Amino acid sequence: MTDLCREINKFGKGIGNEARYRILQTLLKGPRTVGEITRVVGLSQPSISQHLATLKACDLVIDERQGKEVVYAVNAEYTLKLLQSLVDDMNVQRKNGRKKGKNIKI
Amino acid sequence: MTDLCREINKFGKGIGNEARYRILQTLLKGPRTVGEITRVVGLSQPSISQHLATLKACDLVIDERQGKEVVYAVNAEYTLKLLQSLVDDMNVQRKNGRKKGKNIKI
DNA sequence: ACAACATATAAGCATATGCTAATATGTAGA
DNA sequence: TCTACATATTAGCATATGCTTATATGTTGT
Repeated sequence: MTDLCREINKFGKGIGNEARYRILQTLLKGPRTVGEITRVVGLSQPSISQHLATLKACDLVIDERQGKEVVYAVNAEYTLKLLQSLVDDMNVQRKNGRKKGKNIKI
Repeated sequence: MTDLCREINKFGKGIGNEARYRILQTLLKGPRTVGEITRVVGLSQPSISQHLATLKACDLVIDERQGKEVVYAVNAEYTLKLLQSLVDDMNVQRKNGRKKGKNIKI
């Protein structure tokens, strides 16, 4: 498995869950504290913290303590680069290797 | 949750699993029969069939029976469109809504 | 219709995931 | 240092996921 594969796989694990996807949607509007995210998403604080830890492990978000609060933000550079790689990869692959006699309309 | 959210979430569920990601990688090289995928990915035939069903439910692949065999292919139009939407979405959101006093280097 | 092959589906089980409740850690102000 | 607040971590439990084995369905050729 290439590095990109692994990255994309992590990415998938990250967003392949409704709660985490909602957190990311929230963060796309701008950085938010855990409390803010908790209120918006509507799960318990521990649950949100756990999801944030997962998202962080997937490199989809970054965090920074500001006083008592911790602010999270989408790791935009990383995520965009990753998605772009995937798009490019798909575009390239699509132009090559079609097996004889197995073409189906794609 | 918007339609795009739901779609991306499905997408994430689809690729957020190693076996399914390897199947997709295989299919990116061109359409393949279940037997071919099974040999390449190295899981049991039933397990592969189950994963293919999941991928199909996520709209990430399409299939077509050809005689005794069933050929699967990446649903490239759909997937590319989806990824592009996400990239666009992220690019747009990134330029807007930063909350005052909460900016962190992203 | 029957045999051989390709794929799909179902049942059973082990592991992973995600929630809640309780508790620990970290930070700021009195 | 004590208190209040914000977040993280842990334990326990219920559900979801993914594998294997066994079986069913679909297709072709005889």
